[in-house]
Amino acid sequence: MIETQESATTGRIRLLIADDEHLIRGALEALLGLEGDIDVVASADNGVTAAELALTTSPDICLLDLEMPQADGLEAATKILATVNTRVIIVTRHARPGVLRRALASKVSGFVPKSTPAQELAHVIRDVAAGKRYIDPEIAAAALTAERCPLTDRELDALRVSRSTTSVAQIAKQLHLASGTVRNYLSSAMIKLNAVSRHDAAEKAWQQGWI
Amino acid sequence: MIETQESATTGRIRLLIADDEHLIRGALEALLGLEGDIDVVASADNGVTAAELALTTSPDICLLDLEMPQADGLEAATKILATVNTRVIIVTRHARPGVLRRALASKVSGFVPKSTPAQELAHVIRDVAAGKRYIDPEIAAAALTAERCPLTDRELDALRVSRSTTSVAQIAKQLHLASGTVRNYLSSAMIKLNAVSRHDAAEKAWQQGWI
DNA sequence: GCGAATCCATGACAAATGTCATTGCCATAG
DNA sequence: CTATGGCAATGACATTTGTCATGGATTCGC
Repeated sequence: MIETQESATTGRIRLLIADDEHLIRGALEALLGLEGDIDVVASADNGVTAAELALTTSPDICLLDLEMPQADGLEAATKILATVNTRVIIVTRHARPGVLRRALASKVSGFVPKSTPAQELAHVIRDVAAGKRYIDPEIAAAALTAERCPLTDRELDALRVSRSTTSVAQIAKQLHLASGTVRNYLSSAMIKLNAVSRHDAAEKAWQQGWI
Repeated sequence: MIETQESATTGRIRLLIADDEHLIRGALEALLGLEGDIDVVASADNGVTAAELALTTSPDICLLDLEMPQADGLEAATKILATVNTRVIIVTRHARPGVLRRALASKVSGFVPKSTPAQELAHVIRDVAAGKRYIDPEIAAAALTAERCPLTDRELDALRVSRSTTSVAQIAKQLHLASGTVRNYLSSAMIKLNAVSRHDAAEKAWQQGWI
């Protein structure tokens, strides 16, 4: 059996924490620092510095908030896992099913919502450090029941652009399409998601993590 | 000089914490519990139970998250301050200027964003317990520079309803107005807020705390 | 009491948005 | 091979939305 990372050295778990809210980050540091077997070795308030710190400190576990400026938790996780031998746990406020899928695709080891009792988080950290994976049951269930994306590629394109653009004409220009075409894609997307407007459709698709 | 509430009894600060995210609440409890002079005597995950617990435990300070289900931090604060002799600190993720105004109107003693360093929060709690007030400088500045609401009563009505309604026709029905009239209000609101759509206008007004 | 200003309310008009029927293309199952 | 179904793409059409000019009510200063 392969030795777990931390037992090979000190038996203690070296932890990196990334969260953009100082209050929460500080509180987590203090709380987890209390646990006898966990050392908080680095802390960052955005995805980019999290990746940098992971490189210099080589923690056993990286605890990443999903919602962060510069680079979100998923981007940071991808970068970190490509460069450092560590494991990643994603913490999030709004758990969208599609995000869980993408997280698992990028080899994240844990996925917990912020509604997790604080105490349980330490358990999760230990489990993951021991080589296990942990996915919050609620989110897992939601991701499994959620039907797969019914939207076509172009519909997704149109929705994606519509999130940052006001008028159909501009979307059409960006996609190099006739405005009627774009309206059609958005319309069919709205029907499939039974949304009431294109903004609503984009919102719903985003909630599902499809765009 | 009037004695502060806590020095009259034990010299220790009795604290109530309310936040809907267990992870954060737990972490805060642990962190603040470490401070020698603070006792966490109650904790709630929504505004309603926060108000109930405040009544039964009579804490010196109530630390309330603004974003909570059932009743938000402001509603809870109003209720608590009407029934219990205590002081309230509001903690929030998104600090909208208008909310600060309403908070101060309802006699809240402290107002801090979640970006506050964890350590500083303990200071704030002590200051407030000692009878002072504390308003985060950033938010205060934003609230002071922000111009007063340029919208008329009916415009605000229309915007408020438009947040939960899809079509102008329905808004008009709820307000007992002709649909043209409603469109007019929304239109002028959009101009004043230079918004690009009625949803955008409603969003901006909400950001400012005007609705 | 009389403008001036502001708000409330409305309908006519123009522009945007969403719906629909249609066409061509491509894959693939029979 | 061909035909059936899904997707990309388009323009015509109806509906919805936002803009504008207008009129009446109310409040304020003078």
